[in-house]
Amino acid sequence: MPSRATVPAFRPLYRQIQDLIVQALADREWLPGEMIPSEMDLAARFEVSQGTVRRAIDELAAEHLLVRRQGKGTYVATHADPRAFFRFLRLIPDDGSVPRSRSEPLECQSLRAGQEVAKALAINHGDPVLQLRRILRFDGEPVVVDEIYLPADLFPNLTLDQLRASDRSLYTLFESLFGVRMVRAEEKIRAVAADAVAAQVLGIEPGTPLLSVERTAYTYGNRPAEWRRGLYATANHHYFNELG
Amino acid sequence: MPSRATVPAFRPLYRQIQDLIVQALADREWLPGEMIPSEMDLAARFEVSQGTVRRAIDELAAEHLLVRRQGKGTYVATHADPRAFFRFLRLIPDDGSVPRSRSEPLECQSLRAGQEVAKALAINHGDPVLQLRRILRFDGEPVVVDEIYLPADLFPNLTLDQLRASDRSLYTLFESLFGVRMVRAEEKIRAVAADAVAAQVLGIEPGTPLLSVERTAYTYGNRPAEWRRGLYATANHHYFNELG
DNA sequence: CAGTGGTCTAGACCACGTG
DNA sequence: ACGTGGTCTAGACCACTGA
Repeated sequence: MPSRATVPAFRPLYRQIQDLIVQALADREWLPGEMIPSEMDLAARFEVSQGTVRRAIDELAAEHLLVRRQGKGTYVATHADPRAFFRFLRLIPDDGSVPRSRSEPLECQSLRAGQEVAKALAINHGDPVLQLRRILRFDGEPVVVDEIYLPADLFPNLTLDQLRASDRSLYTLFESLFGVRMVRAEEKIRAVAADAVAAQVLGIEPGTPLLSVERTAYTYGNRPAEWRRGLYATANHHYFNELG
Repeated sequence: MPSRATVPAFRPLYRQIQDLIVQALADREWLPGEMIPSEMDLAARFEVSQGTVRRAIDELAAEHLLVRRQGKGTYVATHADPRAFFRFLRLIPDDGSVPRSRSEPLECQSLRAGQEVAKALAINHGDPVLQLRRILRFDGEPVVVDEIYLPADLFPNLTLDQLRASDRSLYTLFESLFGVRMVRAEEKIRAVAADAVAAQVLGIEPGTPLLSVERTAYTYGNRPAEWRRGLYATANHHYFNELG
């Protein structure tokens, strides 16, 4: 008679199947964009009923790890899907238009994690990290300047040239070059005044109010794999959020 | 043979049941906090299997319209539940503490909807609305000043005294006094400089960067029932958001 | 047409809360 | 002990896609 009050004494089968599928994803058994085996095949493989596999996949699809397509199959989600882009960048033009966005990398250097970065990435103070700086433009107009920190071991030999050569989103690049897929993120938002550097880069007056958006992004298994601070110009754009 | 290409030609049973349950909620058949009939009872009432009712309830629980409690029953969600509070107010102290929040109503007047308010509330220009102004304090410190617009027909005879008499959240008040339950909301966030009024109310310097948070809140059936603009002081607090 | 996911049912059994 | 929601199964049939 166990006396563990806090630990859920019981783990449903479909959650165990869910874990096995996530493990297979983390092990790159199926790559982003690829189709995974049918529900029947997975049921046979895990020796459970199709309904149990179905429930596991349902939850993973709700978390955007998988994508169901009726009549075709179930696919590994990918940032190459344009819908994924706006799930992570919530800045949109006030007029409702859909901008052509373009990332302009400025810098990519190796350095050691400071206190703040180490804590956010759950690594040790002094561990090697990559620092990127980049501008994001909407239809040519600079709207965001980002400072991005990555744990170096997950992104071996990432160079400024690689970043410049890509016309896709950063997360798409991380996914295809390093197999690191960002699955969810948390953001802390504040209002700050533009400093001289940000003002120059964004083409605004120093002191202009900007959104400061600090983000920690997580890959499979809730492992933090990126920390960034963005400064968003909100003269003609706004951060959109849905409260469910 | 219908030729509607855009309309989903097929509406699953569980969605129809879902609609019937939402209708019953909108009709106040079961009030916030009350228990609804068991799955078996509902299955008998709608003449479907228990599994179909279950699926309908699952989705409504995911949307926070209902709350399941194993071993007890299924309940109508209510803003009286403290968890609901932080679903709609995403501002939290930087130090992670849980503040004692208190709403301080300043003003409550009837007026006519201007263009912006009318559009947000999906009513006509010139229709009667209520305007509230209030300060929100965390542990006594002013952190938010809000300007709130309500369609007058949904909130008959709301007075400043009623607002002042309550120590609960606004949405809890709306729910208990008028049976209007806010179900979801959309927010547009910008960085702005504090004007003289906001600076005075929040006890900060004019020109200090603030978050401008414009919210449209919806009740059952996606009907807009509130529009507000809040100015959030983010010196010691931040807006927290989770990107799924 | 075959193969995939999507719906619906019926029944057995488990976990939880309350008497 | 009872009633609630939660899990798991098996099977039938529907809807969608693409060859």
